[in-house]
Amino acid sequence: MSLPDNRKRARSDDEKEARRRAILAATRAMVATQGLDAVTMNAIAKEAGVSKGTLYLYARTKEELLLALFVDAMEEVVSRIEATATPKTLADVLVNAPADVPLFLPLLARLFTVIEGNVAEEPLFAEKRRMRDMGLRVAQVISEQTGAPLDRTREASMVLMLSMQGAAQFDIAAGREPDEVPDDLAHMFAKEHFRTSYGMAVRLVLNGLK
Amino acid sequence: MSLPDNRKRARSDDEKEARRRAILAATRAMVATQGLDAVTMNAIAKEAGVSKGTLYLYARTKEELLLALFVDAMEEVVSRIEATATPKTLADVLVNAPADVPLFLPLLARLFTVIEGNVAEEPLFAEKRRMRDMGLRVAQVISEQTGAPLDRTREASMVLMLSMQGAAQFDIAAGREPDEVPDDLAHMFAKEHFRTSYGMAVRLVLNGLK
DNA sequence: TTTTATAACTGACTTATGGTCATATAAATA
DNA sequence: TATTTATATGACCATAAGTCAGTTATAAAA
Repeated sequence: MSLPDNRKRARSDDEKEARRRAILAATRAMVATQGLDAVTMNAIAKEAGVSKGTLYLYARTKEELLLALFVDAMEEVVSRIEATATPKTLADVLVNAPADVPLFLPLLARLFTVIEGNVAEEPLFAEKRRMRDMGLRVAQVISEQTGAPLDRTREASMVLMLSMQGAAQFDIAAGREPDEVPDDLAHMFAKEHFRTSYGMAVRLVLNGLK
Repeated sequence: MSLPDNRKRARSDDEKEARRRAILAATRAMVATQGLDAVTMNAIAKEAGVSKGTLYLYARTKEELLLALFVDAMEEVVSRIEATATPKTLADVLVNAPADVPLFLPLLARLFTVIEGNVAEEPLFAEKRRMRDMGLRVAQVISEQTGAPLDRTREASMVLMLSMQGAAQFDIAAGREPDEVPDDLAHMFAKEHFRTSYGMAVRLVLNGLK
């Protein structure tokens, strides 16, 4: 994952890529343990075993690291959907994959408002293309498993992304867990909000394809 | 809106409420002109004609001000829906009200990830109750205009809130307007994203009530 | 092998901003 | 008018993102 012990600097492209991966791995670990909002560049640098300045050789902003992390997580989500979907399990797979891949939901929830707003155009556009392509792959899976034509499942895939965004937001609220939620508000902070609400959207959309 | 000229301090409850409203008005003006992310407490204090310390006598955090602003905007959205919905216009009204009320969408997009995370429990719970009640009022309107029973329109209202959240996120991306969006990505940064995508959700949900 | 050139790396520093608190004072009350 | 109270102030603090002049590992040249 990181550089060989006898080397302190990444000179070749391979070594640079290795260092980049090490930095992303450190970021991922920090986000997983501390939560997205608590992660600082100083902490990431320490965890990755490099100086803060080095981080900025591999990413222009903190959010560029988070965006890379999100795209990786989304890749994992889409791969799982492709690998496990069958006509019978499609709905479940569409709900479970995003809910189960670590960090996917919290990163998705902050994608537009926090992350993308602080990423330079060049990496932003590159990652947006990857996202668009992954959306298409999901449309492809839905088409294959339901028999619906691709132009209709592309629309379905878009609506699903919309609902997923909303459901990810509600999931954040659920994760807050304030010390003393009044009974009459308990349902607004309930756990598993994502599966419940996104599950409704998935069934609605898949039904519409019939 | 603010205190009488011959008074420099708010002592009575009425005067305190007037000062609070003045601070909120200043905040609203700053957000409207500069955008949510550019607004600072120093700037709000200057605009409101008070010192920064005074802001913290009326709100515990910056986000508490933003939350109050959001609830006000939501109140305006719901009032418009109640005032103008008819069986024929219901779908349009549901889409236009949130799109037309200033600041509603950008505040909604940041509600869970940015705003609520930095608001003390006491004001958070109070505002959550107001939100819940407004959701019920929307369910009531939908029930009256479609004839569907209230328990079904309550569910519909929840799904709509979910989609609205997602659509508000996409609208943020649309507002970015980077200097040079490549042609193949133009649709991901297109304007009016909210009306388009949320409109689809509204029609889907209202159809499901028939 | 030694010298030179290159660019990866460092971390103290700068800047920006949310939030605090000792002090001053407006205004109600005695 | 004198006293009390609590509103208002703004210099100050803490934190964290991002910068850059200087250092040095490593490759290439001599």
